[in-house]
Amino acid sequence: MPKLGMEPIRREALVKATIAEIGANGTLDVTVSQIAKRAGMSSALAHHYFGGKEQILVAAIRHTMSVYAAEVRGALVMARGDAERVEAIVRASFSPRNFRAETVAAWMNFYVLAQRSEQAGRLLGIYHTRLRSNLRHALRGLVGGRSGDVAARVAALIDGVYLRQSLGGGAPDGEAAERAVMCYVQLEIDKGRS
Amino acid sequence: MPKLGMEPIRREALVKATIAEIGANGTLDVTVSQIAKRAGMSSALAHHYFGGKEQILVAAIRHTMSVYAAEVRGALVMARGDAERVEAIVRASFSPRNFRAETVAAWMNFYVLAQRSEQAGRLLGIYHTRLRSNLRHALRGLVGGRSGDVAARVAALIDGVYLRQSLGGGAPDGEAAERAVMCYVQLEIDKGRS
DNA sequence: TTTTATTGATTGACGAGTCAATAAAAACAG
DNA sequence: CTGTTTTTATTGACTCGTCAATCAATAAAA
Repeated sequence: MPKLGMEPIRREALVKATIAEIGANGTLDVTVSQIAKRAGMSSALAHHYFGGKEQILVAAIRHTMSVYAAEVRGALVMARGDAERVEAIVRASFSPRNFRAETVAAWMNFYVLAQRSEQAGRLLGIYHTRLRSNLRHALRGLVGGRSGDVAARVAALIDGVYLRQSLGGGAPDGEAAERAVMCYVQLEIDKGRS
Repeated sequence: MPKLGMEPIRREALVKATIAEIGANGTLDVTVSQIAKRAGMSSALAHHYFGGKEQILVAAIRHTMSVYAAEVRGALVMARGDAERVEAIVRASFSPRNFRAETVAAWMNFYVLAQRSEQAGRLLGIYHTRLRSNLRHALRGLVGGRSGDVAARVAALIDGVYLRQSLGGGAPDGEAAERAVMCYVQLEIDKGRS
């Protein structure tokens, strides 16, 4: 009973199932069958639509990143002034949708995948560049010439908090994480003033 | 031609080969055969001495951590005063021996392993606790009651720098990394003074 | 009848762990 | 000291399971 136009639906289901499965198992060693089962189809169909396992994983990274990017954009349009822009970027990183045990676990695994997959590395690289560029831009008015360095450190701090969260096991506390990072940002801003 | 007392030699060779292999391949998906081959023996012997793959991996984590811990201790005994103690801890994290592409890659993979292996998780947890405790102790005299929070942030920043290094691909610059982290520490210290 | 959707069955490769066999050192017996 | 036994070191060959990828077959739209 083939209903037409299934392709986009199946693809989306597979991508979501992939993230869920990686998050649940805490590893990239998820089989195509597991993913397909979670998405409610046969593994053969997954191969049919994606061609291979790596392409499914890459699609999952792309999806995770695009969700994050959308959140950042959304928060940025609401921001008035540079300080709020920085806060918007940081907040997006720790929003309930992104800063969630499952997503954090998947994210860490993507970093590992990036070490051997050309495509995954490129994608993560784009995320890094964009995050730093966004931060640097917003920080320029607040810390002046140090904006590049500060942006790098803030970005590293955000990633570090993710890393620590992935270990902690406990339920993620996005607000606390956001506060910690913003606390550091404030320090840098104050330094410029004094 | 069995020379006696091979066990410790073989174990050490296997542990080192494991780290090298993980670093070279950028993944935990290294076969016991690969590791054994790099260590110059058969895979059967690796199983003989370690019992299983996970135990080899755990031993590799333990080794990496003990090298790091030794470095921290060494730097700490030389330190005069709290400020130097903090610097010693940070410097140890980015010393040439630890902050090296191969080791960084292995470290990232250990974090991922920790998500599914009971033992690996416990070991990484110990590293976390110790790092924070060391930092907190040294920071107490410098930032007073905020030492707990500051220690957490410094620790996260260190991990974040590692994470970013693992992606960057380029040769690690330990001095720059150390400077970046110490720069933040200085900010926190100054805050207390003003 | 061509295209799209879908799967069960199969293939082929690979890898963890086991085992039996070989060899040399050490321990022990007389 | 010799001869035998035990212990330690070591590996090639093998088993068993898993998994990515393929294929042939089925069925419903167009």
